[in-house]
Amino acid sequence: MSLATASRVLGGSTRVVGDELRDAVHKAAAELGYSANLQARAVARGTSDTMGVVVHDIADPYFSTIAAGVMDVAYTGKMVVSLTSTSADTDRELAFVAVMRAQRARALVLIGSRTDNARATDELRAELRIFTRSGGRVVCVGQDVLGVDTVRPQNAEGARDLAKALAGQGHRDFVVLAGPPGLRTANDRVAGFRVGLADSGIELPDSAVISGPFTRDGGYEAAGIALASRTTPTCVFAVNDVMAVGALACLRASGVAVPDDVAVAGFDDIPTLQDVTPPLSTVALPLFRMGEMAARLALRPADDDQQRVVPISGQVLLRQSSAITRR
Amino acid sequence: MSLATASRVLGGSTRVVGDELRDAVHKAAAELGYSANLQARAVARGTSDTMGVVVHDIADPYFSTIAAGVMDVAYTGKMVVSLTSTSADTDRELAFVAVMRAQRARALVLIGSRTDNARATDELRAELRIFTRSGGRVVCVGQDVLGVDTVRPQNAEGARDLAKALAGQGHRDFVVLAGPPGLRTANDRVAGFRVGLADSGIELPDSAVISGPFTRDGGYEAAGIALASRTTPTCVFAVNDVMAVGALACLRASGVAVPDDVAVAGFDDIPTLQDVTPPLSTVALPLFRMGEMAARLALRPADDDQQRVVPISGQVLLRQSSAITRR
DNA sequence: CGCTCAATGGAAAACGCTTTCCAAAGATCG
DNA sequence: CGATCTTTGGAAAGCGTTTTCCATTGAGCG
Repeated sequence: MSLATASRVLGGSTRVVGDELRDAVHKAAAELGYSANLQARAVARGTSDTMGVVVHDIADPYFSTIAAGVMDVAYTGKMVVSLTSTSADTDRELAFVAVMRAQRARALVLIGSRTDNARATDELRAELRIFTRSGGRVVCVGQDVLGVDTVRPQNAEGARDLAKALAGQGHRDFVVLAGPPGLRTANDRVAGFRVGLADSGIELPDSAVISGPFTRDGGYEAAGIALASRTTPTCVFAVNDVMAVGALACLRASGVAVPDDVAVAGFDDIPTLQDVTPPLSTVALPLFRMGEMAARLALRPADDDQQRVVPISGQVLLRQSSAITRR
Repeated sequence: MSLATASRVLGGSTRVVGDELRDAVHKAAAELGYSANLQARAVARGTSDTMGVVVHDIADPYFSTIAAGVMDVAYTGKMVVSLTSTSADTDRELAFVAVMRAQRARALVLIGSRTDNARATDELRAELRIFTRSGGRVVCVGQDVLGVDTVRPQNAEGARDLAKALAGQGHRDFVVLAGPPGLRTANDRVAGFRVGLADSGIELPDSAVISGPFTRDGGYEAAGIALASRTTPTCVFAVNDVMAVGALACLRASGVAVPDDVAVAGFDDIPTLQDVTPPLSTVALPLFRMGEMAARLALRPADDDQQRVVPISGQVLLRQSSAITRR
């Protein structure tokens, strides 16, 4: 029994190996507790089964839900996923992509909003080009600015529809709690919301847009600023659900009733947050499925070599947090 | 300029390379977009910088928060983490450990409750032994049954303390929503809770323990069963927060007021769930820090070769969901 | 019965690195 | 000024696989 034979039976080669010999190999491997060194295999084969995934913050349910979708199809595709949580730091993202390239990963899924930072975007694009040129596939869940296959949530359109729906309910005086300045997802949602309001004959002054971190605490603080600086609006739109939940907490702490005194709406429809009270008006995104789609794109190359962009439309969900009661 | 020299400057060798030569290498690498093949390096060096992490469900905030802690220290330790989400399937867990061994990972962090399944536990223990014997380090966040370093939340003690606290508030008639039957974390919490009640002179009949999936929906359903099958208890203890939230939703849907009609308590103090209403009484676990500790154990071997077990005590937090109002 | 061909085993080259070992060239020193 | 160190560069061996290429064997067939 030679190394070649052993490799053939253990490595899933196409070559047929005789029955007795195959059994002998298996038996020996079992006895020795031997298992092939995947790194060596990767070197020899020139390809690995690694898929890189980057998220901004794995503890944020938005990302963890999408990641769960990605990992699910990665699992069925027998891929090993390397994950990193970048704290939305573009340099860390870039560095991870470089590591994945060094690791000769087969695919890369970048989950999360792109930024307005042109330098960072250019650098990333350059790094990705090298990655793809050597045969790697990359997919982005976010904005289509990298020139790679992307699963693109329709943030502007969703926010626009939400604005119209809220205006349709009779809300007139809005405040929006935006995310951090450079984040495209936040910007797109604010812009879309503004368009929706304009369509309804409502203007949203810049002074009514308060930015803050994309987190629960960010929402809490932004809501506090809104409360302090203005005559109370009738409706607060937080650009994502976790900020909305923070806002709810702040309003509650300040003795402002939702939705009686002021309405609140969010974005994403995070599953974990479906049970907050009052139930949050929001625009629902199929987070888990988005992850699945991204992973599938990453695993299956395009037939023609074209870039694929899958738009994901959000569904406006008016729930109790924006209900019109008395007022 | 030879390959050896290039390797020395790019690979961070201890050998000194002359300045001009080093610069030349860097320049060439930059021009060619070259980056060393980490797999080949791992083969040559006989060790890699991979850390494997397994969780039951990455979309569950309990796991994602711990994982965030793990990844944070993994990042500072320049480790690449491979993550898998097993759906609490012991076979998948075992398979992943095997893959990590094949990958020659340096460390492995197993996050999540062990089960009562003796066969699965034995198999895993055997696989882990092979892994450690070849130099890998493994850490478990959960019960100390694998014979490896473990970060051990004091589930029984926490639940006992919670039971006492609730009994101290005057609650007498309890129902507990347990997790799936074989899950140790669930069992430990139920058992501890029972002890705490006994200490307070209260008996918890088996009929008052309803098991169900460890999820929001599991909590919802279990609460429904509790409501249907019994005269309403005065206090419902769900063995984790996400089930408690499901229970809250079910109670709300059934028109049962919390805490006026029935109190509710959970376990974990999930950050994402801190804003549910009414605020959940629970026992707080430092999830993120637990992840950090686990990763640190995984990266630094014990001085003596002893097994290290770090007990993590939970802190009882009585909030409004269990407040005694009128009644 | 000799020939061709399919099936299967093994030797050895290749994958892309690291590292040991040797060599050459200065530097140091008595 | 020659001998001995100390640097630093390069050749080559080694890491653990896969895979190509050849060799052997036995079956099938006219």
